[in-house]
Amino acid sequence: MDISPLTLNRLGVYRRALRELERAEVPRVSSQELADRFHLSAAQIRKDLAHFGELGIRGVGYEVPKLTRRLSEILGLDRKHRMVVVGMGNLGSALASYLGFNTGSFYVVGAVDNDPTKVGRKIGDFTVHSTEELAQVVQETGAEVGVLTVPAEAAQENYDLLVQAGVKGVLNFAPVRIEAVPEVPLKQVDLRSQLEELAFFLTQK
Amino acid sequence: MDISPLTLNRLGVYRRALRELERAEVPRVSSQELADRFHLSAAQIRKDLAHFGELGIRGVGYEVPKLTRRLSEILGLDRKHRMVVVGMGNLGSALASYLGFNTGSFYVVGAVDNDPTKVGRKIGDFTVHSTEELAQVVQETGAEVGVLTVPAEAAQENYDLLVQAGVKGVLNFAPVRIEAVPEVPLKQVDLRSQLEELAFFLTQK
DNA sequence: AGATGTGAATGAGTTCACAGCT
DNA sequence: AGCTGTGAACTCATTCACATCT
Repeated sequence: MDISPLTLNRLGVYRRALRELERAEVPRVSSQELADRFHLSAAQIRKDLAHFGELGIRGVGYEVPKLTRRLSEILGLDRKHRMVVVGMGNLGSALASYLGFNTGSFYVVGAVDNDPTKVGRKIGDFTVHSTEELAQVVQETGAEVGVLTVPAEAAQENYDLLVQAGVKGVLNFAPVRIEAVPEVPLKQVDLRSQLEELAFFLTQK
Repeated sequence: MDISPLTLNRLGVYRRALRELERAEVPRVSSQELADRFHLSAAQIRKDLAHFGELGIRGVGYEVPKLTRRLSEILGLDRKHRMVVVGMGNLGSALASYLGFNTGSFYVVGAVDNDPTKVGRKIGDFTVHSTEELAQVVQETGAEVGVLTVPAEAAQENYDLLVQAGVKGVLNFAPVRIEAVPEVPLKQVDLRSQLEELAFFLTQK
């Protein structure tokens, strides 16, 4: 299935909006209502959804619970995803607990660090292992996603290790561009570039 | 100055690339060389830079240190930016230390939380204050940027408080869309949507 | 009657290709 | 001679508007 990153991102937005309506027990919604309530575009909602077949009912709209489930399926959020955190510095540790509390589809099942003083430490309900044991940790826990919270200069090398260890996707917090292989997609959480863009506006006025 | 978010984002990329060249003491670079070395587009580099006047020398290229400085100026990264962190939970505390270590243009000068058990705690070289004192903290520290690391449901209300307190921009880590006023631009660091997009690819194969 | 799904029109962003400068 | 700066061509994305279906 070929689907633009922009559309993909919006599907997540729609899903969140729909979940909110679902909690409010709204049974049906038209693209127009959805657009009005969440500052979206009705035409775009319809076009985005049309990629996945006829999801709505003409003359009526979309059934909220049904569409929510379908979007979760499409996005792969209808099942749990196990993550392993690489790099247990400040950010890594925080993230490990933060993501641990998360009730969403993602949860942390393991962590590694190459600093021997950190190995063996217990965070939540898993123990920090040595980076050498990464492949083993991935295998034993069945982790699909690697979370990179190592310093910038170690990011590429640890991405490569995660690929070798067999994860299927990587979320990178290190502020560097990583050379990714197509089989293991990489997503960037870019604190730094967001701050830089803010800085631009700070100086504007 | 009107400049698209996409261009703005790329300016940051160019700046990073140029800083790398600067460290390597490369005196001049052509858009083509820059593009080849950092997987960019030469035409796009030229077009992006052309927004800000004639920054290069025809027949020669761009002077690395000069262009780096100019980009820093444009992005507002030639001066320090003080930040105040709102919400000292797991993520907030981690971020406060993490950003504290950061040698970039941004540094944390204060923090608030509405949990009385957290108030008074010392993190790095500042103390956690009560959210009621936010305006005072912003004023005393001269913070320009608010960092929101509160739970989703409290994000909007704390954004509003930051606006009242007088910050000029907000970086939000809470996984919700905030209604922002144009005078106080908002940037999102969206862990969740990045994970969701990863999830899509995990299911693809 | 009313909202979806969709080709057609418009708009935004990127790439091409070359005139113009050093 | 060579690389920038830039209009023109093109590609990708969004919006419009309406035929189609319930």
